[in-house]
Amino acid sequence: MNQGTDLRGLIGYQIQRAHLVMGADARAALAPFDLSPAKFTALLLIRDNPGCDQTALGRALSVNRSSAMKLVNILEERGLVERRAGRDLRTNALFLLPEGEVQIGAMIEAVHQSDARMTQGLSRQEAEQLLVLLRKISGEEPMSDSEADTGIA
Amino acid sequence: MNQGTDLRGLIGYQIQRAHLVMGADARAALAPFDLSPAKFTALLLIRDNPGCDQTALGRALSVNRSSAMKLVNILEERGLVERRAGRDLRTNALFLLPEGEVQIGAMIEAVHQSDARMTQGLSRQEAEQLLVLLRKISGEEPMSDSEADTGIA
DNA sequence: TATTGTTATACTCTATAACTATA
DNA sequence: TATAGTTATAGAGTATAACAATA
Repeated sequence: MNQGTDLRGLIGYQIQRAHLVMGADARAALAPFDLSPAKFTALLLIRDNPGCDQTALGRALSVNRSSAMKLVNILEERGLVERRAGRDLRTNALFLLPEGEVQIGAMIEAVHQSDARMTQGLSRQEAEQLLVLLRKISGEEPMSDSEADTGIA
Repeated sequence: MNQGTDLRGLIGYQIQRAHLVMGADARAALAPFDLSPAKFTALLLIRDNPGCDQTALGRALSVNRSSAMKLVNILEERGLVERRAGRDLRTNALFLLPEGEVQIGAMIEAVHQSDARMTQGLSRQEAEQLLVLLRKISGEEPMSDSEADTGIA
């Protein structure tokens, strides 16, 4: 199937394709833990930002409050994270539970192995360069929440 | 929100984030045409592979026959593409219609402008290097169809 | 038997809108 | 008024499983 120069030269198209193949492999790597890549990312963000609230988590994941809730619900049902009282009575503070700490090590290992496998055609310098270029596109900080959820109810 | 080294160092994670921001911009660029990025890609593939069948189109897009059908249905409803008799009585041959040719030029222009806008932080050399590295990850040819649809019924 | 198109159905992910409690 | 969480509902996108026609 001929992709044509209009597609081949689009960085967005190549990113979409790379995302497809890498996402599929990461999903397979996480299948034994019954977690999607997005839920794994949420778990890691909670571990690295203990006490964060759901809105901040959603902002980091570029999903709105409602979607963040569903993620946290599942992680909580699995006994991986916990909602505690937050800084005021409206907010939850999220924490990784011991069971989450036990499992997250193996998850990280599996995902990093997947990442290495999918980029094995790249030299170490190329992989490092790719990280730098990708971070330039997405910026170092997550997308603003205002585009996903204005908070206007 | 602290991303942590376990996430920051994952190429798959950075690709996911870049895909998110670039996909959103491309979607906005295509909004005046009421087409998603995937449907635009399908349209371009049909233009550049006149007479291709739906299964081949799906393979190039990494979706199965059923999903490819829905894409073609919408493009056909819009009067952009046409199903003609294929090489045997089972297959459809897909062709871009004059109305599709009229519209596709402006679509390509909009998407390329979006692509340039989202990568304006990159030098020309960096953009070229990024294309090369991304193609190394996804390979030059689309993912095998056998993983999306075995054809076993 | 295998393949193409097709249809019906279901699942995942995410958004929108509204509500409650709190600030 | 504004914000955090919550809930119900809806939409997009895709997969699975089956079927008919054809190879």
